[in-house]
Amino acid sequence: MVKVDEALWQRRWKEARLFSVSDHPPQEAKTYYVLEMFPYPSGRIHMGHVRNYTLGDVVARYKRAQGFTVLHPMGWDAFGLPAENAARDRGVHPATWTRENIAAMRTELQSLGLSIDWEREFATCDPEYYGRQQDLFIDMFEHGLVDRRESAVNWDPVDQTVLANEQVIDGRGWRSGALVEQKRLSQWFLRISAYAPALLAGLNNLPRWPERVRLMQEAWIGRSEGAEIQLALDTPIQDHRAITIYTTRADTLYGMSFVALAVDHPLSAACAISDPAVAAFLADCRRLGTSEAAIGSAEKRGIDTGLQIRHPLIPGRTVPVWIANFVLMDYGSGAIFGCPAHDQRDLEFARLTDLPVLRVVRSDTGEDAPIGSVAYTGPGTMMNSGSADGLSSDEARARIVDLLIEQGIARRVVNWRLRDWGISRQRYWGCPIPIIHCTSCGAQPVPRHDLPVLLPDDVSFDLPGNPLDRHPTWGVVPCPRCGRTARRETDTFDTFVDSAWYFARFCAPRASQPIDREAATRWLPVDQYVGGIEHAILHLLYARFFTHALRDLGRLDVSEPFSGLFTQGMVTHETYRTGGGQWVYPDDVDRSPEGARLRATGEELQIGRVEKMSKSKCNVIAPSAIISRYGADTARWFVLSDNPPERDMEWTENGAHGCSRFLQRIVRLCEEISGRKIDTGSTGHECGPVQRSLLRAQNRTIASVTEALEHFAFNVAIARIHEFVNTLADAAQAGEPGLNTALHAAVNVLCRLICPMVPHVAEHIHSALCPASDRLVAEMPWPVADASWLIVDRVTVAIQVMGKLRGTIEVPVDAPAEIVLETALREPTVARAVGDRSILKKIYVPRRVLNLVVQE
RNA sequence: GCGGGCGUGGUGGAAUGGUAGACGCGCCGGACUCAAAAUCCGGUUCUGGCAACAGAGUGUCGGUUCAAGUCCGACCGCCCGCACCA
Repeated sequence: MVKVDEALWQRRWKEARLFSVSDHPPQEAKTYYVLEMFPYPSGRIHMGHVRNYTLGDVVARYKRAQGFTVLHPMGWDAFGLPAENAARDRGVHPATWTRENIAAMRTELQSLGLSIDWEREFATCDPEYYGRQQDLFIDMFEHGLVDRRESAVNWDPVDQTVLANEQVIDGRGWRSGALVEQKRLSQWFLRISAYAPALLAGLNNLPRWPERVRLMQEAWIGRSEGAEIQLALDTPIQDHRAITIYTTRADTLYGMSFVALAVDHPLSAACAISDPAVAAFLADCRRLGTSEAAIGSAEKRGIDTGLQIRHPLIPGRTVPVWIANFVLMDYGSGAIFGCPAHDQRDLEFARLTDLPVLRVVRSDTGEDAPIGSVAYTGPGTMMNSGSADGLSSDEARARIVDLLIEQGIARRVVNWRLRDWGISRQRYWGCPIPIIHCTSCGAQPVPRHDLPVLLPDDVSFDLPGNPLDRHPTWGVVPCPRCGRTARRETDTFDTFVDSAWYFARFCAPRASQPIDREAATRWLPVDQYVGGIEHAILHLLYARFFTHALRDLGRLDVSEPFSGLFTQGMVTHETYRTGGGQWVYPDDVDRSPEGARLRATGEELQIGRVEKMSKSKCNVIAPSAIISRYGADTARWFVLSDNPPERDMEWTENGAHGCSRFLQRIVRLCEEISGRKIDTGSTGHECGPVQRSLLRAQNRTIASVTEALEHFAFNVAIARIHEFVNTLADAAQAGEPGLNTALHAAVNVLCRLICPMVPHVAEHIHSALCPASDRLVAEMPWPVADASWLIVDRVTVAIQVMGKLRGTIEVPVDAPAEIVLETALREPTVARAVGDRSILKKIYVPRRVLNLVVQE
């Protein structure tokens, strides 16, 4: 086995500072910014990292070979809960734990041979970073983008912290998996909702994003056009004279059979004062809370308040007001009107409570029967709707809203589903929120000359909750305005804030300002961002928001952070269990086509589903083990070659082994060729057939690999390289004058083509080919195909009879149709298929196919 | 329920509407070896046939076309996202 000295080449690249770029590249340089989502420093890299960073590295190396000045940085998303858990469980300080993990992971990442500018590295827990984040926050504070308010929050009882809506998945905390509870707390918010229109519109400027990510964000932002209508109460209660409802279906107003209030609606509370049954109902709903409601399909429940509103279009008609558990307080106005015939939810509620169901829209197919158990939600023609009868539902919607506007009881509004971003976390290991609370002056931002607000080191984790709260002195500071004793904010930022602007900091990581505007303008937006689909909403939306906001604050000149986005699939592996149900690591398994056995005991194992690699199922393969056994290039080659990168890939021992074998084969073949003498002085002879076909293959490969890399089709690029190596190996068997020169040239091209994928192997074979050269493949230009070798003189044409393949013939490329037909008919299988039937039609697609249509 | 995506050999997958299964993995056979590993050569969609060849074949059914894995319609299955958003 040939050993490629990967560390040697990594050293050479580093010494040559090949991957270092300036914050301010010269004007004439073509720049390209490649970024992969930076990792959380858990201590070890996993296969997902290998895939992620290899994909990005291929792009970075490819673009560099094409003459771009490539920015390809790396850093650490270093704040977060696991560090505190380690502190609590093992008594290590979060900072120590994090620094040690970073050091270990950096070593592992560097062993992959990534073309990263390590001089730009930073961690979000560096005061140089988070202090500048505080600076940006104060900018936002001063521009009204920060808000403090008491709100019902999602409380994670395990992590003892507040979660954003986005961080609650199926009613559970995204990290702990614990059922989320409702709590009321004073929280800091970033007003992302103010940017809802811009964030929605901006999606149209992101053609190089996956369609589905844009759709997910669009749905999350959730624009809705409708109307707010004031419905007058028949009898005012306390100060309430009317109920404001929000609707997108004003056309169905004639079918209204109830109004429903959210449990938390102020009017609900007003009713509860005089009505014990309502009070009990409200208490009941609150007790269930969202936690339980979110788990499954909570039953629809409601209670009649006894209140009535006057129908705005039908004089004398009143409609009952209910309180219902399915009405959301924080969307629209917290109250709705119900038209059961044309809304499924309203229908279910009406059936439950025996409220009337009146059809007011006839479907376009003329259906006007009474509604059963399925509401009709489509468009149609109005019926049972007074003066609106006969109008289309679209016309009626506009007409009715106009009418109500004239009456002064309605206005058109646009509603958004996107809520403000709650960023307060009751944790220690995060960026302190730079605010001072003064009993007389209120919440004051920390003066900029006092930044950064550093985390204190002397904290303890032996009690639950936030250690910053318990610190004896850290929180005590003078009020920046009046000088009296005040208290620091002890909450820290959600760590998604840290990752919302790191890509901008990378442009000039040592700048005194948070963002060097000139450098950022030069490099941003990121040309190619690579990461997991799991960040489709959270991280990517926050980063977009920050970029829009920072532009408005004069910190940036771009609106969108990432012009190209690629979302890679997961790395999966088979799972194994013992008869007792214990998960077993693949390392401890002997796997054969017959089945799997525990290596230590020979016990037969159950082979489970192929699942995402995870420690809990033990189906993980440590990249370090693969690298030390086969080398980084084998790992890189495998994650690229297995399948298209956007899909989930399955890691298999066989696959990795096969990749290693192929790389070995390349090395052996190229070393053998390199050892041959170049035939000097015999240049006069004609280029033989072997050389010609080699040259054709070589140039075709350059063209097809280039094309594949442009489209992220790395598996196809690798298939083309396989084909080329097969051709090269065949050619090396032949004997022909001048062949060795051609073989050498082919190896030279090969090492440049594989360099983005397997850079160490590329350098190794190049150094064997040109031992005297001190040039590195990593700094060599991308090969360009010689167009003259892409031209073929003869082509294989498929011959079809009645669309069925009957044979293939070889003809000159420019052969006229008649010649092709003649040649085709001389082919026995074609002649037999045609028989004595006459040819009605001939379709000749030059260079590809001839289809003969014959009489039946 | 709504939105999006995907169904191709034993397997991962390839294929601007123009020779389906490139390339790899696995498997089978052979060479080398005392043997194993490594390496090399050959075969490998299914059915029939010694073969030449013929028939079938890209989830199912239908359509457009000289020609459909690819385009259109309906259905089945799987995956992902969202979901009382009024």
